[in-house]
Amino acid sequence: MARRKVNVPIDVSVEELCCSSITEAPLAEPEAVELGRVLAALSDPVRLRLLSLVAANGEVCSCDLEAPLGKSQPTISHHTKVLARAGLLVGERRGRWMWWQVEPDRLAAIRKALGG
Amino acid sequence: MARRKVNVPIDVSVEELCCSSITEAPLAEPEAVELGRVLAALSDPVRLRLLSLVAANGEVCSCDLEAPLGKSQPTISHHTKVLARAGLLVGERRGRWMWWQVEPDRLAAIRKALGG
DNA sequence: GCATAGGATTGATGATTGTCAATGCGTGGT
DNA sequence: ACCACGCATTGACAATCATCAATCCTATGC
Repeated sequence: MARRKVNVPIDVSVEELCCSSITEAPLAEPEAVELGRVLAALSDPVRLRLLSLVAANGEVCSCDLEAPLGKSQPTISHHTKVLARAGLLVGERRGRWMWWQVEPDRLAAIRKALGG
Repeated sequence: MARRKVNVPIDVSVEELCCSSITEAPLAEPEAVELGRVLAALSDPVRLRLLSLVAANGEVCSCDLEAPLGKSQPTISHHTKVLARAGLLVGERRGRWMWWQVEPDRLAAIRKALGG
């Protein structure tokens, strides 16, 4: 059975997110842009529900997301791509199916950037 | 000296944000919409820098935001309104000036909703 | 090789958004 | 009463985005 890791280019570097906190010091422009991109990925209701579905199940196939989210296949593909580019999801292709997992470190980095 | 509390209608109820975590159980549609709205308010670089400016200084006048953010007065007014409607900023009018403070509880609620 | 199935990509469309010029609205000082 | 100042609102415009139909790509099974 073919099992291939899919490397999605991540838009936001982890380093930018991990060390600064909004509440401590005034945010510089580049960091604000990068944090804004990740938060934009999280600001859509469909993507939030998608992410929580994957988190709750540990691992979910793309084909099992259309029904609970009530969206078409291209739309699901679009949203998983956005979340992956934001570093929030990691995808792995197994045969014909695409399996998704959450990247817990990324969520933790966001919480930290938000003053956690 | 006139000192008037300005009540900005908040779009997102605190109750919706405080108790559920994305990583625990699948997010329901209404909660996803409300959390999405708050995160959308945070997803703009100018608003992130504005919020961190207010947080760092404790209290900031609208007139002192245009220069460091490099935006026009109507744009600053627009962004403070968005942040206030999301419950992240609280404004107080003193004479001709508008003073802003952060609502730390709201940021904490977001972090909790994000799995904190 | 050929057919099939799942996912990605493209193109198009309607909706939302960030920005600023112009204007309106209160407040404070003269 | 008047003017000046700070902020809010309106209108307009360009850019971005969510969505889906149609199509392409790739892996599996026969």
